[in-house]
Amino acid sequence: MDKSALVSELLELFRQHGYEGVSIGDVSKATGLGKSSLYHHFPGGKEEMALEVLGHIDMAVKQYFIAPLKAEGAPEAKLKAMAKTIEEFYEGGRKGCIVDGLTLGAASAPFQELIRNCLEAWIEAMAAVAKEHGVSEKLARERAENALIAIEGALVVSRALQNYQIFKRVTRNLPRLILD
Amino acid sequence: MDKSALVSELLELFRQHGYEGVSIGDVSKATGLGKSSLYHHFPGGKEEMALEVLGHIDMAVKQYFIAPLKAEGAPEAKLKAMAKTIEEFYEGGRKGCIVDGLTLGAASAPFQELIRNCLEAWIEAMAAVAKEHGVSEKLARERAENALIAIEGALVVSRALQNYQIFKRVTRNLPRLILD
DNA sequence: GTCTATACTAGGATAGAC
DNA sequence: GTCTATCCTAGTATAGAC
Repeated sequence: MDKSALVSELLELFRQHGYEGVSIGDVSKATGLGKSSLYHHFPGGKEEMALEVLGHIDMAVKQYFIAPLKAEGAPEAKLKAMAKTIEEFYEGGRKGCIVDGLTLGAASAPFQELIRNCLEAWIEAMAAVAKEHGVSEKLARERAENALIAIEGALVVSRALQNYQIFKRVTRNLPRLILD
Repeated sequence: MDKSALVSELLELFRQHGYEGVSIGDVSKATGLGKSSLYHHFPGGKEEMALEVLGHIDMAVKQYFIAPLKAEGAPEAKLKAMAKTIEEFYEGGRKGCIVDGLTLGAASAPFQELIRNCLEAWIEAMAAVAKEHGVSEKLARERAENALIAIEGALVVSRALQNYQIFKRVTRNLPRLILD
């Protein structure tokens, strides 16, 4: 298991249990590595693990969510592609959101700025597509925020109601939410 | 400090830190009571604390969110009143949501049914108001779900971006979201 | 780079005095 | 109903062998 696979496993743990819900012992079980091996890879302990996960997420958001929005193409098509990627990334809403897991509780302070920057960049990219489609500056920003709210909200509500049709419906409707 | 004040304090802790993020020691500090006193009030420990909090929340949702929607009055006015109550309850988005805090992680299993029932009742009540206003059955349900999604999502995003204007905007727009 | 062993702290829970 | 004292487990972290 190389570092990248390790970080993927950590992502799964944090998004499912939240920062405080994951212990080093849990990580050890999930990865098959002893505690000392984990501290070899992450001398800073759990906090460093979460920071590495956030770095990974930041790259993934830029590469998979934002870059396609900035490419050439019709606004509608680009947003549709993004919606599909989101549905896959969250496995139809079953996976939970790392933003949620890492902003809860007092331990979240070291992560806040990273998360904020990452989400701001994503909102900006969605707003740019709306503007490209003729939406005013102010309204574009508002709709992009609403899109993110819909995604995060749908993840929470789907999980709470154990009804994943809801997440599907919301992602499908994302292009309409931003353009109309 | 009587039981009701105790439960209110617990609510604050769980919504801010999540279930796994709250220790009995934290509760002891926050309430000024020793650990043994806490186990006197909640023999079932932390799980019982969370269950009592959920009972409290269930009543509050029924009384403050649902009952006004079922009373006589114009749909618009009733939803406006609900939005105002929500904004107060979450203190403009600064307070975080107990649903979020108690559905994260493996420890959440004992709470799931309670939470689902509570949210379902709330959704149904919002959908009924939409139908009263002439919206079709299917669309009314969808919009009510969207309203809940917007509330939960706005709480997560406001916290992540540390921008509470967003929560305010979303609550203000709730009546429009459900009726138009 | 991984392991075993170990130290230490924090967390959950109980006993028994007042 | 609250306290002090205590127990045990789980959690974080490190040392040192291989």
